[in-house]
Amino acid sequence: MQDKIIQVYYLLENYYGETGWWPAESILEIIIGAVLTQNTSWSNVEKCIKNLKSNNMIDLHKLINLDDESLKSLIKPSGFYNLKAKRLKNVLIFFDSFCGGNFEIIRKKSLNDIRDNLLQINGVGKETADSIILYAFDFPIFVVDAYTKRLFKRLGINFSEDYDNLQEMFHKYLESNTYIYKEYHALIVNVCKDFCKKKPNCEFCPLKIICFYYNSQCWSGDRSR
DNA sequence: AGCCAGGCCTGCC
DNA sequence: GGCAGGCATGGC
Repeated sequence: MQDKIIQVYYLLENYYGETGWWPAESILEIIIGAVLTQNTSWSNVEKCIKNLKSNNMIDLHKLINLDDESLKSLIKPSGFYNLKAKRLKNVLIFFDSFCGGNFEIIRKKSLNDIRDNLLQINGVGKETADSIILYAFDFPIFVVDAYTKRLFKRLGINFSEDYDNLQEMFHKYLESNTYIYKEYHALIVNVCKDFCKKKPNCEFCPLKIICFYYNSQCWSGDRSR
């Protein structure tokens, strides 16, 4: 089990190289992106980020004070905009009260303190919380998502699809290292996206290489199990 | 045309 | 405590 987790990482790393994730220019942008990308393709989120930037709205207090209708129109391309406007404000208001908008203060707190607080926000689940903690604040916590579950299920090496169990598996078998956690999650997203694009008969699909190595069924790009 | 995307909450059971 | 159903846009 441990060998496989590590070998998959090195296979992907060798194929893709360094990803440099998360794609963003600031901590606040990462936080915004983490909320907007919930069940949404990143290309749609990019349009929103662009909207926000062109309106000079990547700013904690400006966003908090922005009226709901304006916020909704700016984040419309990401879908679920009524929900997400509310969720985004919940998150931003939390950070304003938690650190007064000074994100450096967050880095001095404990991972568990931040996580417990984030998970209490309506609109923040485990993946969103962990994405923010890992990518915005550089704490070592592994982010599990739909791709992670699907890939490792296909590779036949996850013992449970439960978020906590899967996360524990990575924590147990990888060294606790922010860089590796960031890159591994990004690599998983990359390989899953690539495979879906190139399905089903790309001979050089890296996922097929992985499937070959692990003698697992190759997945047909759907969400079947 | 229809399925899917880097979830999460609510309301039933 | 598990699980549909709802949320909504844009790309292929």
